Amino acid sequence: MAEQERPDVATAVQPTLVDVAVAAGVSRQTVSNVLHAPGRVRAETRERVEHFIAKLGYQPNRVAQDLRANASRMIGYRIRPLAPGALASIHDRFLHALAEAGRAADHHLLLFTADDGRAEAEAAARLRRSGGAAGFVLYDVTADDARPDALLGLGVPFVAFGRTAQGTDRYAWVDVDNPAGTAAAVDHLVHRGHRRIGYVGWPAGDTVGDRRAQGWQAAIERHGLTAECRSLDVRGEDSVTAGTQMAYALLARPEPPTAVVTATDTLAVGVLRAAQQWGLEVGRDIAVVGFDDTPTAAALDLSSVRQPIELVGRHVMSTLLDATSAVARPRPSASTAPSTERLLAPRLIIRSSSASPAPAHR
Amino acid sequence: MAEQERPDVATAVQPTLVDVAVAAGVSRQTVSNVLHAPGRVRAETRERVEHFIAKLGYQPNRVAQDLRANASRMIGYRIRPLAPGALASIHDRFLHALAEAGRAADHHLLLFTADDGRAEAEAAARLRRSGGAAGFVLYDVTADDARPDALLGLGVPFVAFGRTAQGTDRYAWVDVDNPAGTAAAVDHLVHRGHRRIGYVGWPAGDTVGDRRAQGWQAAIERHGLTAECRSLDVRGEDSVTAGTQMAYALLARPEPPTAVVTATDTLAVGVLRAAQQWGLEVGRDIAVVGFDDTPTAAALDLSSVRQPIELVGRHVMSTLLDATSAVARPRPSASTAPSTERLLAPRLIIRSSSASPAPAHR
DNA sequence: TTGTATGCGTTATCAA
DNA sequence: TTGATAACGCATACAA
Repeated sequence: MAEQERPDVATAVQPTLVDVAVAAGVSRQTVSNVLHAPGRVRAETRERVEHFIAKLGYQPNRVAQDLRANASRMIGYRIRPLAPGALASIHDRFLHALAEAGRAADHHLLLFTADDGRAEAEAAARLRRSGGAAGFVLYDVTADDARPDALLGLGVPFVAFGRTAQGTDRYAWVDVDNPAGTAAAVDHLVHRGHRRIGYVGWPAGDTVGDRRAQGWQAAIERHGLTAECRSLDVRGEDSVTAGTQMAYALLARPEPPTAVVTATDTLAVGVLRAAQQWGLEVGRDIAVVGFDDTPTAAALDLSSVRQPIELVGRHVMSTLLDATSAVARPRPSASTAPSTERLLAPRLIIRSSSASPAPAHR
Repeated sequence: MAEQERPDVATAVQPTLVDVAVAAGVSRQTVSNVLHAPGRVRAETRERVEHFIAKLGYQPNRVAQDLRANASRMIGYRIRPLAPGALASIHDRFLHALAEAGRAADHHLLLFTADDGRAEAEAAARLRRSGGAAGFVLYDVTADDARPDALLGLGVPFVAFGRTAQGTDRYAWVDVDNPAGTAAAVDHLVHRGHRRIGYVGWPAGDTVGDRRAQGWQAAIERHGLTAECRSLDVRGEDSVTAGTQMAYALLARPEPPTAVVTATDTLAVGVLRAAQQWGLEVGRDIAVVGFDDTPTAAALDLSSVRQPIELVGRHVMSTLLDATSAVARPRPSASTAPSTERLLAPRLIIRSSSASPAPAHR
């Protein structure tokens, strides 16, 4: 008998449980048992069935399984067009991390588009009601984000990456400890001998931006550098151009910073450009630390605070799977505790833009 | 009666056809008919049914529909971790374009991960056999890519973005006219008065890289600049560092180029860095044109050749939907012709890095 | 240890 | 114009 005889793929209709059953000369139930309760089946029978499962290349039909279980194994995710002006985001990494995290639990990401947060919530509710997705992941949840409340109101399961300013006890979220990131940047720079450490960030009002600014400020105070750095805090929009302009403003001060911490790599690139045009060599005359560790940072040898996105993805996914499977089949209450680790620490990646000791006091 | 009475979302079990039928006092078949063959239902009945559909917020269950139709409305897509070294790719844009394109046909993207092309093909076959996805999109198909043949052999429907060196008549693909892109860059530079136009690209062997090089070369010859530019063609890996080194090599020539066309934005960034460190002002002393129009290009005011990714996404998706739905239910042969437009023209985005006239002959 | 019966929500067929 | 029946592929409860 020909080993590993492959069915005619051209006209291949997927074999079903029944096909396997007929081939093995058993009832379809026995085949099902072989798959789900192998202990109940006599070894001999099991082997015969398994043989034909392999031979026919049988794969259980997910659609039928999901219908039967009344539970989709899809996690909905809204993919947005790239924000103009911003450099590469870390969005790619997050998406890959999520997909990878879902893999173990045999869940897949389902991508959908929506014009805004409101439409996103509505689309999610529709998708959920139609059984297309079991739950949703919200990316980049900001201070005044309306999506959590909207989904809460619609009874749609979700987990957020990021969090709103209010009501964070009402839904599940995972976030990165942003203050810790900028604080680590300051610590590093202080350790290198810097004392005038500027901050280039977003205007107040944005949660993430505010938290990053807080981290800088707290670390500055902790190191007793408040006086030196008080006036070195500038804010503007998140673009290279704005970063350049803000850096110019700082460099024009009578006592300019010898190091700059920025809220994003995009702003950091702006600072780099300003420094170059100002005649400063980055890494020697001035130190720069960005945030996000985008590919751009690596390419430009820019030190940057890296978010543990892969970890975030895993936490988000496991939290979500806990939530959705709890609905489907309530679990014993004292089960694997959902990870309470919801605030994840970033890590500073040191590159040449900040590796050298501080320049002599000018 | 309370208008728009919303069901208790907390314990909301999705209403089914039967729920609507009971509420409206008809059989479930009539409800189905209202949705799929409204003409067959008496107006009065139809309105009553529609009323309850709205009232109960009924949404047809996609899983059940798909099982019944034996056809998933999912398109599989392998998401990879970001290639190290490369700057932001245009991958985000492509993914969004695909998702958006699928929207109209009520199809969604299903993301999965795989360690390499081989694993990708296997995962796709599994997904297909299990009814999880109807077809697949292959991203970045290169010269010696094994995926098309693998999927062909497995009988898995797919459409490629990019194409192999051989056998492109055996599968459906959509590609960008890469030579046209670099040629447009050369045309633009010649028009600005440049005569020594260098090329910084990938080593031979990569389809995309070769095609971009071809476009540069052909345009150079067409403009009668072969003698001036013959030696200004350098190749290396796709990284900022390599770009910088190659640019140095060019600038060190006795007759250095006044303009440089690169195969990618990543390389262009390297060229920009080299130019700056060489003391040249980009846009004045030297012109640079990148490829891909990544966010980085926009941020750095770098001219770049933009691929019509959104269009690619639409073509890929419509081709794929044609193919898969043809399997599900063979269509009248003389239907909407599948778009034969498979080679799409890129567009040069001119920014300050190449906007100025060529510097006086040095 | 194995098999029979039932239902998940939908739609196509056909009969009333 | 409407409704009863069957079937998509699977898994569970239960019977043999």
